[in-house]
Amino acid sequence: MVGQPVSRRERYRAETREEAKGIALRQLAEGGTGAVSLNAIGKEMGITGPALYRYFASRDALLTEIIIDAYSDLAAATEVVAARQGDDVAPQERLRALAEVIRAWALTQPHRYLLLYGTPVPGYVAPDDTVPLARRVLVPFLDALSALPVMGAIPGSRLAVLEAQLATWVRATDPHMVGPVFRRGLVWWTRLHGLISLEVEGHFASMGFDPALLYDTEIDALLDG
Amino acid sequence: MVGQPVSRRERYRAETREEAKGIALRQLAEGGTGAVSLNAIGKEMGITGPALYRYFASRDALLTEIIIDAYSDLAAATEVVAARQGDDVAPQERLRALAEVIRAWALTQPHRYLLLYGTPVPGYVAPDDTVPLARRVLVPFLDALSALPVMGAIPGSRLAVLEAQLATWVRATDPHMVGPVFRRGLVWWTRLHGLISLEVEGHFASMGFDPALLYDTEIDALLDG
DNA sequence: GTGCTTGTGTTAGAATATCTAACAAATGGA
DNA sequence: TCCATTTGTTAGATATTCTAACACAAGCAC
Repeated sequence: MVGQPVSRRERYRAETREEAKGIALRQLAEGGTGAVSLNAIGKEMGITGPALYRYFASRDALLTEIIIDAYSDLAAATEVVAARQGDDVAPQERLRALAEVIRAWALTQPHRYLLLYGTPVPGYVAPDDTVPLARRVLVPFLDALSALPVMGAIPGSRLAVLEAQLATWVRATDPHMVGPVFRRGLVWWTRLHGLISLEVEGHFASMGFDPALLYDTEIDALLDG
Repeated sequence: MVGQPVSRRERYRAETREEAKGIALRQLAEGGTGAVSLNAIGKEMGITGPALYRYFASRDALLTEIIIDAYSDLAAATEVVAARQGDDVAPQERLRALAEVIRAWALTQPHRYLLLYGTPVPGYVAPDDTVPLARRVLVPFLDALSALPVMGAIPGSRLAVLEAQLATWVRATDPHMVGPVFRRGLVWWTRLHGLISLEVEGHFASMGFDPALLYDTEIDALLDG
């Protein structure tokens, strides 16, 4: 975590960058990505607009940085939970805790969740760069899933084919990982994302049910399957 | 479908509106919502920017209209499938066909899908207005699910509570609908959306598996559960 | 046909945005 | 002390949305 010996200048620079990102985050929360404006940030910080271009190459660069920060923040949240729940805790409980922490994270900062998993705005982080970032969030899930008993797919079935596809790719990136586990990780990801995404976007609004309850029933289903 | 006797003027007006919306759709596909510009549309149509304000109250109004069109287009797609698959077709097959048509629709026009189910951009359609629109897409699913044997939830279980919550709300909007069916509709919605959303946003890129296969296995799981 | 109302387009302009270029000033090390 | 680097400034090109004021044309009543 400790970097190079930072000069006074570098410290000030880092501070200004952080302050700018903080304001940008607030703008994002208030009006979406479209509301993030280098000019307005500068004005709020007491400097002119173009001055900020010394700190961020462009508006897109700023947004890209915010996205990467969000990824690493979410990943850190899952890792904290994973660390707290040691190996003695049943994998089912670990998975449930992980799922809950992701939803909680998303609900407290919806705009940030949508920055990661909502509509990708052209010009920001290249899709290829997001895969490793997204993977980091998934890793604690995969660890817990590894501790679960694996039931083999029927040879020749759709599941088996899919797991074979995943196995070949997965072996290249992580030798310990196996197809079936990764497949289940994918399923967890897509199902939880579907729930969180629709809730955060307000699609459940005024439908008179408790999204947390739906979420929990789906976790149940994931653990049963 | 036939409206009032349209005057020559109204016809021209409708045509220009359609032309503008068509260009907006193309801009959307090319660069996301941010790339939709009344000025640019006007230029392309051979008129000045402000002239378009005779046809659309604002940029937001144009986008709102595009969103509503997309909803009704997607709903129409599901309704066509539902109509084609008569009551003699097994509900399982109808559900599968419905699921496939939604994914196909989303893949051929990702930007439009994300307009409906991606990050909501502030200023556009109010969340309350989207609920009935989204519901219309769901209705064919609910119809098919109704034809499926209902297995009761264990009294007092999470599922039972959730279904009770849904029943009260659902009774008000559609007397024929019951809690368990609607609950299953919700599950279908969230799971399919999670899959489609991540695929369309490119999160599966370079992961070396066939998204269609994953999609089909999840349909299998939905039909089994 | 004459003339009025309505609709449709124009230009001009205010406000805001990104981003570049040229210049000024402050900071920090040799 | 001097010089290079960093950080800030203003000015400007170009784009956006949207309003206001004005010109023209199309449609309808008489």
